[in-house]
Amino acid sequence: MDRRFQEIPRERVADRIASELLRMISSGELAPGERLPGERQLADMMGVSRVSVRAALQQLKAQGFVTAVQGGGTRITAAADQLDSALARLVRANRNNLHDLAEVRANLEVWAARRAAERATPEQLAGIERCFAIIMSPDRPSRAKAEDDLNFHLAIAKASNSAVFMHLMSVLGDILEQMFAFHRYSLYASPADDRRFMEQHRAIWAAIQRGDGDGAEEAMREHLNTVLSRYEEEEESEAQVPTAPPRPQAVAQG
Amino acid sequence: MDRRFQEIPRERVADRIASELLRMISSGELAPGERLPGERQLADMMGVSRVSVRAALQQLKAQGFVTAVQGGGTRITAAADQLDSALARLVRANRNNLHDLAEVRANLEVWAARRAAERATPEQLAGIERCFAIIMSPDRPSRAKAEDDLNFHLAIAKASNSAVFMHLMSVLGDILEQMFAFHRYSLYASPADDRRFMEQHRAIWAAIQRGDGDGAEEAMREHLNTVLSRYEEEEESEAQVPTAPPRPQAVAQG
DNA sequence: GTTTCAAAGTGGTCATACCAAAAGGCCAAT
DNA sequence: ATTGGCCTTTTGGTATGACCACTTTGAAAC
Repeated sequence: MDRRFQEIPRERVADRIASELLRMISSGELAPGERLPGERQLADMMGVSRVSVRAALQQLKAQGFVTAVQGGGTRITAAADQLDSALARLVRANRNNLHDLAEVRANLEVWAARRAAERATPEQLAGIERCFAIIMSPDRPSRAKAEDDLNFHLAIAKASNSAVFMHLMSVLGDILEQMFAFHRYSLYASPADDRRFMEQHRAIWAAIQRGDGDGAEEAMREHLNTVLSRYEEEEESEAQVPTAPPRPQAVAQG
Repeated sequence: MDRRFQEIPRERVADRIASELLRMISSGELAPGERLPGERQLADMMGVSRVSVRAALQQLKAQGFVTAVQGGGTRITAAADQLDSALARLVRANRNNLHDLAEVRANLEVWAARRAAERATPEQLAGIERCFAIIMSPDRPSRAKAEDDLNFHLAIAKASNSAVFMHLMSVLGDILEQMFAFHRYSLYASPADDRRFMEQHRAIWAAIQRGDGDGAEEAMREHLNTVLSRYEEEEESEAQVPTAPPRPQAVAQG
């Protein structure tokens, strides 16, 4: 036999099935939330054994594209959750570099503030203002402050008009807060910190409102430097991370 | 029968195995590159069937923690590549938002230029200078220009002293280049574009060399704006984006 | 119309066998 | 001692059939 040709290794069956299913999902042939055919039926359709179908589904499950429930069938995961789960895994796999992640996230947010100031639509500005009004109202329960704060930042991210960027920010922020117990410091923050944050938020919103990109960037940078320093305090007091790198640097200054 | 208790759904066997293996990997019990026991042996050790072991390995494979090769065994993926594969999947799942990704990547790179200007070590500066000398030498074959250019940008990213950030940049840039057929425009770029890029590179390096953060940021921003406009031209002319091939190679170490 | 509950359907696990490819040992040729 | 080819062993990949755990569903009972 002559095998000089066909140097490409034959594609594994399970991978072929996974690609086929993923193509259906991406092309919208299968809508999110929809239940796809049973494993036995799929195996019959594709002309392979159920083992291979299951192997393919294992991949898609692990990557967050589908969700299986014993006895209930396998459904397509919502599109937004796919990006989220991918990022969640990314962060889980690199939790030793938390500080780097926090720094990257802070940098992205600074950029978002500039873009929001320069290119936000009136509707998006109104959204930011709504969130701003909430965090400035004095009668909010302190346990809601963390969420209010996050919503304010998310509104700014939204005003950057980049879906990918917004998800990136949302998930990074979400996971970082979980890990650093962000809500804890937010709950027990001293009144001085509380006032400081309010001033910073006010400065950010003011700069965005008047379309001042430089000002928005600078205000956000200062705010996040404060937040980052809180992260570091939490990090030290938690003493959970074994390989905690002693990197006391904040975001670069403008 | 009374089932008031035990409301927690029993953990699936495959998930238990996957968690166990992942724990071994994360704790360093199994070193990267090391070959873990065969599936049959593993099944015997854990007291489950080979099918369950395979299901667990499917997960870990799909998430990029291990790499299996038929007949060769299953090995722990290098730590750096884990981040890469996670990001690659992230991008694959969102290829409809390519422009957003490109913009985010550009923003990160602008920030890296500032950090490099402000905080690079002498060794890192020397590395940037080496790459700069290469891209400025007139006798380089044009087919190597794309790689030289990438190395220059990577050297700057490295000088930002953030491992996560460097990987982020590297992978984003790598995938974007594949998708946009970056090398093509680079090969056939007009002499005018070529000169323009050289000037921009020179400006970036000059600013970094004199520690001018503002100047480095501005120079890199201008450069990437030019590159982004080329991306957009490619995007329009390409019409159809081919499937991204897998990335078999690792990234430069920091 | 509502509730009950058993059958059907679905994903999860098991055991066994065989296939395909790489690893490793062996031996002849150099 | 080294190299190259051959063959056995090992290891991952697929197939088949069966059974288990759970959910869905719809018909029967109220």
